[in-house]
Amino acid sequence: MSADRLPYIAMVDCNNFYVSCERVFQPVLEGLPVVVLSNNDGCIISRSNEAKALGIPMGAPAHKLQHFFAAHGVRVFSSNYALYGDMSARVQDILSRFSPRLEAYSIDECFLDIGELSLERAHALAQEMRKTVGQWTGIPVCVGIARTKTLAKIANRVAKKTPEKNGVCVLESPAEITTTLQSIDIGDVWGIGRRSADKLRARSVRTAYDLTRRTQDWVRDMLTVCGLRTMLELRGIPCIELEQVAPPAQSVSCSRSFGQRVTSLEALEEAITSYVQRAGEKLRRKGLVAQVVQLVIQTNRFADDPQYFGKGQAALPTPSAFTPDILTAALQILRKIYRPGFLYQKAGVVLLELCPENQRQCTFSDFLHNDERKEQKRLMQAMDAANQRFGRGSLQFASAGLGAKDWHMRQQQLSKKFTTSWAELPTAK
DNA sequence: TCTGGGGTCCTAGGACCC
DNA sequence: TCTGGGGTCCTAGGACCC
Repeated sequence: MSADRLPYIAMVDCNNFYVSCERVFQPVLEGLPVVVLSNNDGCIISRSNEAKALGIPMGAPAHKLQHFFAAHGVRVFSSNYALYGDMSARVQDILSRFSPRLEAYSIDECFLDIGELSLERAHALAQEMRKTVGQWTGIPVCVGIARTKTLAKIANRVAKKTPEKNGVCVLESPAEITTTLQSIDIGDVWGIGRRSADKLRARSVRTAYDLTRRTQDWVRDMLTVCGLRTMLELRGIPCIELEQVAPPAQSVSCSRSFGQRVTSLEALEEAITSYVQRAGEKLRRKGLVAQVVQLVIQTNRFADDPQYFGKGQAALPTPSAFTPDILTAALQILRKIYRPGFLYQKAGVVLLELCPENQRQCTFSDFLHNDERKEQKRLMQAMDAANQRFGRGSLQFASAGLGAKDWHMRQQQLSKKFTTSWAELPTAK
């Protein structure tokens, strides 16, 4: 197969995804500057074009921009992942009609292998994708097409930034690829982060094109094999495969910043209990059991207060997805790593050494406790079902505490659960 | 009042083994 | 002058992604 007979890879990316999701259900936001905040209403993670035009930077701490928001009529939303996840699934479902060879790369991006097509057909198909996703979901998308994933990412970027392209860019001819790569800053290449970009610039590699001019050995020495793959992909040689099936998870975690600083062991126990419950839910939903529990508690690194970063881990007696098992281990670790006198700002739990529940190694003790384990499973199923039906936290463990807590995250601008809760649907008049 | 959360992979270096 | 050397496993740290 010659290089120009490689299948086309399309990268479909939703524009300003979280903001677009909010707008679908509140069309009045169209044309206005809109931003969506991270968990805990911490920093800005999605901006409408109008918000970008006002110069609001990605990742900026929201609390420093309160006055700016008010002065410019910026609409502000807490992040609503139930809504975004649901919209994401709809977009993916539509795209899968265009090609079954699809990789859901992130909540707002898909790679598709669209096979061998003429240039004209590729353009037409991309426009068809935009139109269909737009009409069926209300989410605007851009499409970039090329022979490798890294080039498709760049094509997508060009599609998004060049209005004349009408949301679609196909990178095909060598001349066009060269001109485009010369215009792409090295730091904007997929796979080149800030550290690597600084290193490369210090050695006169300033654009994507500059990188392609270096030897493979040079790139490998500078950036390891990952960077080498990126460089080869820029040259049009596919090195990063389409992952149609998500590889099995290596870890499941839940961590949060607190609404206010926390000092007491009791408050940390409550927070950890609630995070373990959430991590357990995720684990069970994937049909996995965990063998190792890791815990982190930390102070606010931006503050002048004394700093502490506590971390510990423990193996479970037997691989488990039973929340009380995980909780026992987590609370033991917490008591070990807790130091009084610090203002804690964040805590998290990570579950590691995962394996599918039905492939768990059975010990003799498992055999003895088989009935007990079945009971535990039924209990968790009942609990997860109740929490799904009546809302997260409806049914929880007593050590999570009751009532409003300092550690609960702030979510002051949350939109309604338009797609996932009947109770929130507008009533017909 | 006050700066997200959830992931993955690679590498170097030490421990250990034969 | 010459101190064995190579494989494997584990871990911490770093880098990346959205």
